[in-house]
Amino acid sequence: MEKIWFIVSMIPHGRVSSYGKIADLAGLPGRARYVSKALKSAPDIMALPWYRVINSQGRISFDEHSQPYREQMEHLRNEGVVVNRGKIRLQEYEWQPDIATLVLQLPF
DNA sequence: CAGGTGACCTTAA
DNA sequence: GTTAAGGCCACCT
Repeated sequence: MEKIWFIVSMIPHGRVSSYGKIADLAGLPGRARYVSKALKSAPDIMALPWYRVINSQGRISFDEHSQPYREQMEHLRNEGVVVNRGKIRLQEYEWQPDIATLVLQLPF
């Protein structure tokens, strides 16, 4: 799970990524659910920009009437990310990682 | 062993 | 633009 946490920590301020993309980057294609699990069990969630991870449809994956949902939306808006009707335009905010640079920073 | 459950994804309507 | 179904996998009953 360290790998997941590390990659999530690399998402820049004001950008977002998806569970599936993070899984791919971690070399675990098809394991989006594992990413959500990794976030849920992060030892120090406050140290991670967990709120920059959304689903592939550009939506926050918590129930829209829940507290976590409002919290995530607030964090994103604080970073300048526009959330319209619970949706985020991936075309504008999706993180485009430079794979080469990312690999060089991997602590494993 | 047989279901059920998720902070999910892709595809096909 | 939507939604629904099937796929997915680690865990828990």
